[in-house]
Formats: sequence, C-alpha cells, structure tokens
Amino acid sequence: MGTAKSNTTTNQREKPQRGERRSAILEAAIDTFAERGFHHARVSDVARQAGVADGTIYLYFKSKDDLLISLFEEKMEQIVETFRVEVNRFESAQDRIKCFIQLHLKMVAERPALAEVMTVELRQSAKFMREYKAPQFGAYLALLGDIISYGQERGEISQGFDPSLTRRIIFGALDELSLYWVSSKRPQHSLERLSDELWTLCAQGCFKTKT
Amino acid sequence: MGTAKSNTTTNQREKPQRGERRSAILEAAIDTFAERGFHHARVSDVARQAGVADGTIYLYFKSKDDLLISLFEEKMEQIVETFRVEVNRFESAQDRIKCFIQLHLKMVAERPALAEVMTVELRQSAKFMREYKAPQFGAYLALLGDIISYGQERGEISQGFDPSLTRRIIFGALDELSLYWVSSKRPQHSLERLSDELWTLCAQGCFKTKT
DNA sequence: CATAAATGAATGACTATTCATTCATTAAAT
DNA sequence: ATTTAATGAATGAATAGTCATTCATTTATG
Repeated sequence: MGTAKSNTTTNQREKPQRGERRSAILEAAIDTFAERGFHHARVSDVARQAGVADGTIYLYFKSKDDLLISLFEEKMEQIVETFRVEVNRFESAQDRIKCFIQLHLKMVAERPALAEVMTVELRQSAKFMREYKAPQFGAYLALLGDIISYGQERGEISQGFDPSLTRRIIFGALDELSLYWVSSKRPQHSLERLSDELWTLCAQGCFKTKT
Repeated sequence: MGTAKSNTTTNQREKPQRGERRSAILEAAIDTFAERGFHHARVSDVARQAGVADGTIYLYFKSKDDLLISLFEEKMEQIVETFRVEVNRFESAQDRIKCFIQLHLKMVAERPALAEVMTVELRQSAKFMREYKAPQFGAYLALLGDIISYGQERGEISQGFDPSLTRRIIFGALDELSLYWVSSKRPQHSLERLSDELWTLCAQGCFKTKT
C-alpha cells in the first residue's frame, strides 16, 4: 500500500525482476488459465497478469501451447518429487496410500488455481496435442502404481488387483473430488472429509457383507 | 452401394432426409468433436460430416456452443432414462451398483465417440458455460447417489458414507477408466476387467486386513 | 559502447456467423 | 390434370471479429 510504485487499479503484478520473469509468466498463466480456461485466455491476458509485454512471453516459451505444456511438466515434476519423499516416510502401503490421498487434496487446497488447470485442461491436452505424452503425469500415475505393487509384495493388498487399473481408479476418484471441490464456491465438505471418505472406500469397500 | 447417388469419395453422409437433419447434425457433431476436439473442430467440419450446408446448422442450433450443450443434454437424458430402468430391475443395492458400473462401461464400448466427447469436454463446459448447469449430468449423479442412499436404507451400506461424496468417487473412477479405455488404441484390458476391478474395490476395498 | 533483453503495435491467419439467393415442395387456380 | 404461385428450408460466399505471433524499435546491462 505504501510502496511508491504500487498499482492498485488492476490485479497485475509488479514488474518482475530479471531472472524472475520466466516463473512470473508461469504463475500468471496458472491464474489466467484457471480463471478463463486455456482457450479463452489470451496471451495478452497472461502478459498483463505477469507484468510483462506480450512479446516477452515468446522469449521464454515457443508458443501458447508450449506455455501450457511447460506449466504441466514443471509443476507436476515438483509434485512428484515431493510426494515420493513424503510417501516413503511411511512403512506400510496402507499409510502410503493414505498419505498420497491426503497430499493430493492438500495440494488442491493450497494451490486451487493450479489444481483447476491441471484437472480441467490436462485431458484436453493429452488428447489434442498428440505428440505431447505428458511424461510427468505418467510419473504421477507410476508413483501411485508403485505403492500398490509395493503393497502386494508386502502382502497387504490382494494379488487380484492390477496396479495399472487400480491406480487409475484412485486417481480418477481424487481428480473428480478435486474438481468438485475447486468448482463449488462453498464446499459443504472439508477436504479432510473427502480424504477420509475415499480412504475408507479404498481400504474396506462400502458394503457391510462380503461378496 | 448400389444407390445411384451414393458418394464414396469422402466419409460425409448421404444427404439426410427431411426431419432427420437435426439428428444427423448431432451425430456428426459427436464424431467430429471426438476426433478433433470441440475447439479444433470447425462448424464446417460438422456440416460436411452431416452432409448439410454450414448455415443449416444455425437453423437447428443457436451457436456452436449450443450444439455442444444440446448434444450433452439430449444424449445424457436418454442415458439416464435407460440406466434408471435397467438398474431398478435389481433388488439389492449391490447389484444395482454393479449394474450401473457395467452399463456405464458398456456405453463406452458401444459409443466410444460419444463417451469421448462427454468425458473430455464435459469438464470444460461445466466450468466455462457458467449459466449452463448441466441438469442431465446432475440427474446422472443423482441416480448414482440414490442407489447409495437406497443401500443405506436397506442396511447394505454403512451409514458413514455420504452419498454425495461416494457418488463422485465412483463417477470419477468410472470416468477416468473410460478416458483411459477410449484413449488407448489397443487397450490391454477388456471392459469386463475394468468393471470387475472397480466393482471389487467398491465392494470390499483393497486391503486384506481391516483398519 | 556493445550486446542482450524487452516492448507492443502491426500483421495475418483463422473461423463462427450471417443473409441474399436458390430451389424443392406444397397449395391454389384454371 | 396442368400450370402457376407461395413457402420456407437449405445453401455457401462474404463478413466481421478475434487473437497468436512477429519484429522494428527502445531500454537496460556490463
């Protein structure tokens, strides 16, 4: 408020320092894509939000598509790294899966705009940028699958489950819960509640009698 | 083949009969949006696929967006109707949920293009056509939630589960499995396998020991 | 001063939508 | 039954608006 150069008329950022421009653009892209959606967001919207000129974006990214892809890959890479470390602090597969679920939803709570972009735009991109194979999304799924395989090795999880399917099921459930949470203005449920519900279902199923 | 006017040079349809034009356009839109994605598909692509002129589309739909919305609502309405009847043929909630899962995946197998459009584009629409509340998608979720409530009334399902969350979890899992299946050229798993895997997880969870 | 970085107005490609015109079909008139 | 008129569905070329990308110029840096 007291800063001489502060500009309170818009939500655009202070002009970023040298060396911070690339990440300023990425962060601006997250906010802008989350608010307007990738297709409706203009490159000039991202530029304004980042506090740089339109052309500056093209010094750091090849195209608007490249900006979206870079955003995915770089953020997802950080997430996978963090998750892997956190998850491995637990010994049992049960605790590891519980941890994974909690971390995913914690990320949604802390970076809703990022969650929104990844949740909503990832599908489009995966399908329509055919050459882009989303390697870091693959790594995310692999991490989840590894926990399941690990649980099978330890005898915690029945051999009957196929890790490559079960990981999709859990990811799908997490993804839908995330979308539900970021989309509702006033969510009726806390993220802890969502986490518990999914964990309980994964752990013991929802029917009282065994089939 | 023997028809005098048949045109074998392209994949465009025979000029549709009067009174079939609206549905010809809807079907063409499903194929075109599935192949190119809503944003990359041109209105003229849909027109060519339907065997009508560009302008004809605007006699039946207000805009390209309206075409997508109409597609969702009309197809989803049929699906909800069919599912409700089929599901109610079973007495137990267990069988009803199993039936629901199987019907969803059967629909994916029978109408992959429709599944693809709904799976990929629904999220976008839900977010960016704010005024469009996707009532039929709501009905789909409600159907699933009703089965869960019914199971709780009958004492099959623990009271601890919240139907409005559990239905999201199951829908999310189904949706992700569908996307996985339609996106992979040569799926390693049959849809029956996907159905069994999800059903088993929902029914009894994946851990051998109770928590 | 020389080099690199940043700018933002101008460009050009793209495509949703419009609307003046066509034409097949139906109804009216003889 | 045959001709003529009326209708409105269908057409597709032209329009109009959008916006990603470029690049000549300006600004900052060492």
